[in-house]
Amino acid sequence: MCRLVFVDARAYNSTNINIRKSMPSRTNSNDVARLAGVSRSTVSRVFTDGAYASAETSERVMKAADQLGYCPNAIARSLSMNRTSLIGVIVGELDNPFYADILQVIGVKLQQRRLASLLFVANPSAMDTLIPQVLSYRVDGVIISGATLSSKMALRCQSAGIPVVLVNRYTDSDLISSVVGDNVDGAGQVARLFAERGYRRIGFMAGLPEASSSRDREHGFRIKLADFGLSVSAREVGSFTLEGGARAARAMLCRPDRPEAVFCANDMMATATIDIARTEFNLRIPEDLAVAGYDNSSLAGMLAYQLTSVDQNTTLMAEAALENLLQPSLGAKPPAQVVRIPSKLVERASTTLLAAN
Amino acid sequence: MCRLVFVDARAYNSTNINIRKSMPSRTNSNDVARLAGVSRSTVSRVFTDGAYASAETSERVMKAADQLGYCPNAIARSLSMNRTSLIGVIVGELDNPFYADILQVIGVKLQQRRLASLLFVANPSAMDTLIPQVLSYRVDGVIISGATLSSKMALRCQSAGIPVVLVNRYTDSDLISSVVGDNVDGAGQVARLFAERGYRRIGFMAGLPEASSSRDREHGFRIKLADFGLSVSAREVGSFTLEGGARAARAMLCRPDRPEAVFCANDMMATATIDIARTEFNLRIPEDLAVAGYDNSSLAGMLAYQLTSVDQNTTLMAEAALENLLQPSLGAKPPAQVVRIPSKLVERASTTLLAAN
DNA sequence: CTGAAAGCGCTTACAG
DNA sequence: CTGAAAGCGCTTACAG
Repeated sequence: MCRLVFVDARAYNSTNINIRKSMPSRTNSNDVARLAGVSRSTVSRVFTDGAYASAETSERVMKAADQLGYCPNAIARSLSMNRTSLIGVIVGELDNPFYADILQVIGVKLQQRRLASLLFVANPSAMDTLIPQVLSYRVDGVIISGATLSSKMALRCQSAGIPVVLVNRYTDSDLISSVVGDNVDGAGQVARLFAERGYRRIGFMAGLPEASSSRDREHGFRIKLADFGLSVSAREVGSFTLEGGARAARAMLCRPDRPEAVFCANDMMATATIDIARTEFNLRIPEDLAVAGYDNSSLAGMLAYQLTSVDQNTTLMAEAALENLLQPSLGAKPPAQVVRIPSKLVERASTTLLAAN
Repeated sequence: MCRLVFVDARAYNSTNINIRKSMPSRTNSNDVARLAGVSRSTVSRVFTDGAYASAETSERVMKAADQLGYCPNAIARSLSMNRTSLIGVIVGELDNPFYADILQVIGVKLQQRRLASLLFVANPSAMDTLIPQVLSYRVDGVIISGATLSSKMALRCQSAGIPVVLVNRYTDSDLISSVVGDNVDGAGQVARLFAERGYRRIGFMAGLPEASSSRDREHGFRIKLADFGLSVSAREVGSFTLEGGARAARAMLCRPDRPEAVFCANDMMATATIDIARTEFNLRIPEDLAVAGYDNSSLAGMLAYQLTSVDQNTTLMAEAALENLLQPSLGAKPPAQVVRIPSKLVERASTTLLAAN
């Protein structure tokens, strides 16, 4: 009887009471210190990379830690060190494989540097509501990736003293660093290709008018075309999406002077254009219509599209972003800079008649 | 002279020393309290949802906070409350649009509940190295999404008292909750479709043999086929990837008794199969080969594929995962459970001859 | 409704 | 090389 009650009480304790409150507060450095017969300071030193601790003390502490399943509390460490090792990563448009890729690379690179990513999936319109949350976690830096995200977040973080870097986008404000592909040059390579292939009637499909990437691609495309004595004869806005691209493609392809070649400001619009051209206009790609995209995302490589596209080198972009963010601020805060990553045209069958075909 | 030195010292301070050290330590509740003429306790209460504070005190505090740009320190709050409002989100395979979508939905849902996502992009083979990091941040819960991720992470977190939920995968251990689509039923719907369309030679392309999703889909497919007196006449393993799917498709399509219809355990393998069938075997889809996939990811909807696929309802899956994770643990810790979300076949032209065609 | 005080789990000069 | 002590910025019973 007595035993039964005792067992009940234990069960009660370990569920109702402990579960939310005491459970998460696991063993701490005190427990380890006691078991190892040292002070908390020493435990802390053993778990700190460059700190002094004799080999045998270290070993004793480690053994005790193992035994207790001790795992240092990064939250407490963050508070104490005034550094969280947390990087805010803000992305929109995860449905665009290019941004999914960027996020993946950034995540991996951060982990390699033992930093953790605090992810915020931004609804472009509601992005600014995230600002207090990002700020409150005292992240050591912020990476904002997405063509259409507001720049208010960047400015607020910056003025709160948090390093910020924009990826694939820049702002008018010269306070904010960013890493972008060389959109002008990349688009120029497409223009050159079109010119060399002998296309005369040329279309351009813009993304979002407010996106620097779209504007730069259009600019680079036009000036290089001009070098060859060519110009854009049809222009539509496709908003960087599949649906927008499809609409824009319809508008472009039903014109009497239908283009022979279209350059779309990203791959999603380019694949949509190919789809519409084939299914609604019965056009062959590239014989009746050549299409080029931008990003060289996973879509471009699919055999059903074989899309000529400009590769942005997401790995390099991510690396440059981290470097910019984490550069030891020696002396004065370095001025904001725009890092431009070279882009490279990748030719596929959507613009080129392959011998094998 | 004296002034010059003084100025130099200030400049020195505000760059070399302060930049990393003092900058991030922004105004705190003490500053606000002083300006508002109240105690830190009161400031804290004003910023706590259900806490007592008179209207006028509240207003005074808020005004002071605004003036100073005060933003409560979530790290300090976490330490003090023994709760971080951080949810560890572990994903692999972000190159699969289905998982990118899952991540997006989870991110948005977490934000709605004022939780932040601590993201870890897992290299399946190196996943276990993340365990200490996840544990150290004292996350309030962990969501693991990915067919191929090790279950060690889940077990370690669970035994550390952190609620865990697996998405799109379950383990043999009945300690761990998970949310999965109804793979058996979903695959059964594909079997029924194939049977009704009159296909006799039927292929199945597995994902990874160790993934519960792949096994369940195969199982559900086979038993429903059997109901119709049919069976799988060709089986290959495509590892859930484009490349693996392409290899498996080649193996399957060069057989003398080439299948009339293939069910692939995910969309990526299915699109690869369509690509290979068309380009290397000159087959028409669906006249010469019907193909169905699983996930109904963004790939399935692309016009170049028009892939019949089983929709997993990522929104519902994400909601169920959060609910399971965050359910108030009333009384005893609820036993681990497997939540099964209904799946729905979406027919497209890859299996159906449309009238318009 | 409000304040003083203790505590969350670390780190880090400062002595020794 | 190691320990005692103060501090990081909050929250929260406990009095009042």
